[in-house]
Amino acid sequence: KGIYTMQARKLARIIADTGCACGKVGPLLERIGDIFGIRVNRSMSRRTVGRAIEEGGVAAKMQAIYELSQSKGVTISANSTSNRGINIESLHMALRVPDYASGNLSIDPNSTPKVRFLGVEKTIDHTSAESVRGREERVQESSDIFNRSPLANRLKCHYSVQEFLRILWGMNGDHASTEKGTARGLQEKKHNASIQDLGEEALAGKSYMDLVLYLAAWNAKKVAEAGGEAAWSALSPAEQTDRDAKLMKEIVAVLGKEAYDALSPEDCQTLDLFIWGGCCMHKDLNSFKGGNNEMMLEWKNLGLAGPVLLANKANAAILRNLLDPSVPVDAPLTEDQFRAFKASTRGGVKACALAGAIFNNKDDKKGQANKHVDFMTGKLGQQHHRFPDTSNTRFGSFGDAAAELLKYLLQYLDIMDIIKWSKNNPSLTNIEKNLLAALRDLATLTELAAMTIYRVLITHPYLCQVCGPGTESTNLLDLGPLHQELRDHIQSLLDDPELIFGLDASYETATLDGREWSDPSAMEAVFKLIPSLPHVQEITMAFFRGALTMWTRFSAEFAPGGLIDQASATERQLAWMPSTNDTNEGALGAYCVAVRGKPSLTLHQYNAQAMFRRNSTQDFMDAVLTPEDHAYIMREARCIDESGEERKRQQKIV
DNA sequence: AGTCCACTACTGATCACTCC
DNA sequence: GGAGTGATCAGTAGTGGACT
Repeated sequence: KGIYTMQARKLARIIADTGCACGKVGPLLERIGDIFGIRVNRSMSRRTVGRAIEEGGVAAKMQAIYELSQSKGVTISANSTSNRGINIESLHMALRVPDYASGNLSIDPNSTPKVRFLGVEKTIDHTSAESVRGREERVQESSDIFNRSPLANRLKCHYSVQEFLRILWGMNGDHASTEKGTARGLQEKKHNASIQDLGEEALAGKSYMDLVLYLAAWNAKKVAEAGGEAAWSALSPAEQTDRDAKLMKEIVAVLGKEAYDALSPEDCQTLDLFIWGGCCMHKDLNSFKGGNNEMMLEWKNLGLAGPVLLANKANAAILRNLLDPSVPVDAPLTEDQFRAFKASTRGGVKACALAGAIFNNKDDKKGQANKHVDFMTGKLGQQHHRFPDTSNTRFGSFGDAAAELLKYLLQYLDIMDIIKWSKNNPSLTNIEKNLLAALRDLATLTELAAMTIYRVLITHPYLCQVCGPGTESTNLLDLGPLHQELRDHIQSLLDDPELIFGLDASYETATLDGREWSDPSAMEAVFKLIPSLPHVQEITMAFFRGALTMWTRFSAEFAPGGLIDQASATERQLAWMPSTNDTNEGALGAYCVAVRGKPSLTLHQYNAQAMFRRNSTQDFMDAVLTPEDHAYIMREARCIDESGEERKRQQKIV
């Protein structure tokens, strides 16, 4: 229809998708044509490319609803963060989808569900009520686009939030309380939707005569409420329809409630099934934090001074806070707390944070990152990696850092010297002085050893099973046994520390999975160090003890008799959810990176592009859409482009 | 990057004209 | 005279320049 063919639009989207600025796509196409000896007779403008991307977004929304309408079960996951003072929330859903490439559009019930990106959204605040509303709204909006499309027409399908709730079996995310609140909110919505379904069913199931009588009774009530026949007729027609509609809703609700109460408890449970699962990465992170807490307290229990104090004058307030053991250890780890966690003023974690700040600072101008890599590469005779990044919430990085420091302890002591003498005025900054002091402190080294042991024995094997390569199809709901095994294993180590510290300690009995140490040289370094560390056993055991407490708390959803434990195999299949919340963390990160590069990028442009890319929308378009759908998409995109969406959104937030 | 708006290609309707 | 063809025109959709 248009001047540019579907092919051209597709090409434009693909090129823009790789990161090419909209305005450069046209010239780029011309040059590519040039090289291949094709004369491209016109150059696509920036606006047109932008619209092509917008079309990708519209198609992605249609795809999301199309897939939902074909699917029997879906779970959603979300995460939020703030970017420049504005809350943003990313949303994904996991469901089984057709394999578009094969050309067969039916869904294989045994296939691994795909995680689909539903975009990032600015939210006014992150209360759970707001989240629930936002999620409904997003489904509603996409449904509208879908319902108006020729595709929906062909499929004779009209999608609604109600239908979405019907197949929504669960939610997963980090362990923040708002997330859990949101889950409860959605569960309630789902319950209400089921009641409505049942009510409508009951209404439709009544025989004609019953129906007439039944409605007549209600009708009488309606008229009575209005104040009698005369009063009713006196109402305006609009008011009458309004009341009729309300009455209808009430009837359905009552019938639904009746039908629901008549169901067997098992049926009720199936109907209301809504499973919440926590992100395994967060479980692990929390366990690490719990271990660290317990470890820090243990010095006092032993009547010892503990690791050398690494004073930071700027942090007096946080310092006070952290030395106070009454700070709740069991609270889920928020970003603020994570910062506080890193701001511990002594011990292994602090040493790792300092080393991270020196050797891998995010700010290129600060720190000694390049010197570090060069030095280590030279010393060890092979390319060395950067120091583990302890400056963000990437998980496990503290364990990595501890292992790294112990493995190359001598080299790290050396490098501090080099740093000192490489300056015009040979001296160490406060932070460098602190790290050096920490590395010479036996108590700090003891903590580093405990962290390394925990990492190699527990964290690494655990993470391999929940998010390593080959676990893409892992269903979080099937991980109950793993967590049980993990707790049992830690308990057995606590019962018998000889498994780690005994002369015949071996990975076969020490690690969670009984496999070779994931980092043999780190363990070698630890074992070499152990004889010189008098309290290493107590401290390590304290770490494991603290971690166990956290594991118990943070794997509560798997408890015997709980929803996950009780769910049937089919239900678990339906409520499939990924074992970690990485996709959301990643989506938020990707968004922050994108806006850093293009500050004026708007959300819906970003979403259009990101959804299109992540959900393989092009495959969907190729497989399912017809020319009339494409025309529809162009029109819709056109409307969005011209509607001033962004302006409205900004106004709403202000 | 978004918004507005002018320009232009396309579409469908209508009607005149031509040919069988 | 009716079917087919071409011209014309209005309305719509697509495009991109100018401005913010």
